[in-house]
Amino acid sequence: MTELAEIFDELDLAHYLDRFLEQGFDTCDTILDITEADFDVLGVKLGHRRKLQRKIATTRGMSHNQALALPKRRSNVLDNKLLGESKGVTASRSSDKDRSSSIQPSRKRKYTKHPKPDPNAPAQPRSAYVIFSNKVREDLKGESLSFTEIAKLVGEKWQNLTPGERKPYEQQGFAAKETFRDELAGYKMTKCFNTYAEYLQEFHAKQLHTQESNRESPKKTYKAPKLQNIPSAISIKTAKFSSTSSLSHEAPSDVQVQGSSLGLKPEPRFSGEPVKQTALPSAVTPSTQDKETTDRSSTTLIGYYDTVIGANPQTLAWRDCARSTDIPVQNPRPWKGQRVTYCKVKLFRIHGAERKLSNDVAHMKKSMDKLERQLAVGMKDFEKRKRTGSVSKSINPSSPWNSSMRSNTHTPSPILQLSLRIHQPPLYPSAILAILLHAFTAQQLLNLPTRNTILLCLAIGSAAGARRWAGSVSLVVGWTDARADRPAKMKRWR
DNA sequence: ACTTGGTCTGTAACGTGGTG
DNA sequence: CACCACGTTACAGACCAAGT
Repeated sequence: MTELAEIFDELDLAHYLDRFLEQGFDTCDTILDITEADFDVLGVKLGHRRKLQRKIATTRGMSHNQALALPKRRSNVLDNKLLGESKGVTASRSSDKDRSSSIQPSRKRKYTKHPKPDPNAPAQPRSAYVIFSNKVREDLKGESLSFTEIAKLVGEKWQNLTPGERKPYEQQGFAAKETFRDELAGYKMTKCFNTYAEYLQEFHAKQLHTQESNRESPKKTYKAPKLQNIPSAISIKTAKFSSTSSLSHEAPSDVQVQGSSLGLKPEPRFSGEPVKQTALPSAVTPSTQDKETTDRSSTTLIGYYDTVIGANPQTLAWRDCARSTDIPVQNPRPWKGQRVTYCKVKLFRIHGAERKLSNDVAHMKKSMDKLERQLAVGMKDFEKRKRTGSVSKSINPSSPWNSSMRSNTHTPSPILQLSLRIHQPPLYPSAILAILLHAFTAQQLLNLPTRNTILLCLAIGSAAGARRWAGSVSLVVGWTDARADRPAKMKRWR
C-alpha cells in the first residue's frame, strides 16, 4: 500500500483515492499544495476537506486554518516556478474572482526576470480571436474607450459573430499556425536556435543559483562596484560644442545663453551661482527648424535631434525618433517673467523606451511642480529680503549653497537666487539652471511660441543619472556640478 | 497570443560618511 | 586612499486590467 493510500485509509477517506490519483494527486507533496478549488474539482465534501486539512496542517507544522495552500496568483511566476508549476496551469479568471474575498489582501507584487525572447525565432502565431481583436481595436482607435472597455467590447463582438463571420478569422489563425509550424521546424535546424537554447540554459541556471544563494544568505553584504570608466562621452560632446561654449572644470564661469549664430536676441545673463561648466547647443540648421515649426502638434525634430540632442555614433538609431508634444499649461507659472513653459521631448528607440520616457516626463512634471511650489514660497522670502536688505533668517548657514549666495556680489536674478536657496542635492541648482537654459535655447532655436518651450527632461535627477545619459545623449554636456566645495569628486567624473 | 498606458519592482551604479 | 555599509536614484521592464 502506498503512503498516500495509507493516509486516506487512516482518515477514512479511501473512497476518494481513485479520484485523487485520476487527477494526478498521486504523491504526498501534491496533496500538500492542494487548494479549495482543487477540492471543488475533486468533489470532496466539506467535512472530509477538514479532515485532510488537519492532516496537511500537522504535516506542515501549521495551524489548521493555514493548512490549504493558497491558490497561486496569476502573476506570481516565481512562485509558480518554485513550486514546479508550468505557466499554463494557472487558475482561471473566474476562480481568481471567487477567491479574491478569501485570500490575503494585496501581497507585494513579485517581479521575476524573464529571459530575453529569441529575436531570430519565428513569431508566435496569432489566434483567430487575436486577429479579430486587433481589427476591432483598430476600428475603435478614434473612440476614447478604456482598455477594459475595449476588451469587453471585443469579447462581446466575438461572441456575437455568426459562424460565417468568424470563419475568415479562424482561417487566418489556422494559416498562421501552419506557417509558424513550418518556420519553427526550419528554425530549429539553425545555429541561432542552438545559441538561444544555450542562453536559456545559462539564464535558468543563473536564476537557480541566485535563488539558492538568496535562500542561504538573504542579507548579502553589498560590495560597492568599482567606478566604471565611462567612455568619455562628456569630452566627446565637449569637443563638439567647444567652439562656442565655455566648458571648463577649471574655470568657473557664469551661465550665459548663446544663440548669436542664429541672430537670436541675447538672453538674460544669470549670475550668482558658481557654475563650473555649461555648454549650450549653438548650431542648428535653420531650414530644418523652419520646417519643424510649421507643424508642432507632433513633430519629428530631426534638426533638433542632430544638433541639440546630438548624434553619438552609438546612438544613431535614435535618429528620427525625437518627437515633441505640447503640454498645455493650465496654471500660471511663478516665473512669469521667463518664457519657460512646458513641452516634452521624447526620445525613443523601442516601444518600451518610449513609454518609459513618457513616464519620465510625467515624473518631470511632478518635479517641476514641486520646484514651482518651492519657488513660490521662496519668492516671498526673496522679496522680504530685498525690503529689509538682509539675508533671510531661514537660510541655513551650514549649507554650501547659502555660503555661495552670501559671497555673491552680483545682484542675483530671483530664479537663480531661489533655486540656489531651495534646492539641495541631488537636484543641483546648476543642473536645473542648465536644463532651463537648454529649454530656453531650444525654444529660441525652434522659434516656438512661449507655451512650446522645450523642457529637456532627460538630465534632471542626479549627477549619476546625468553621467549615464552622457553615454547616449549629448545634452548632458550642459550638466554641471555646482558644488565648488567638492573639486576632488569632480575629478572622478571626467 | 495581443492590445495601451499606468504602476511599481529589481537592480546597477552611484554618493556619502566612517574607518583603518 | 581604499574599502565598507548604507542610502538614493535612474533605468529597464514586469505586471496589470478584459476578453477569447
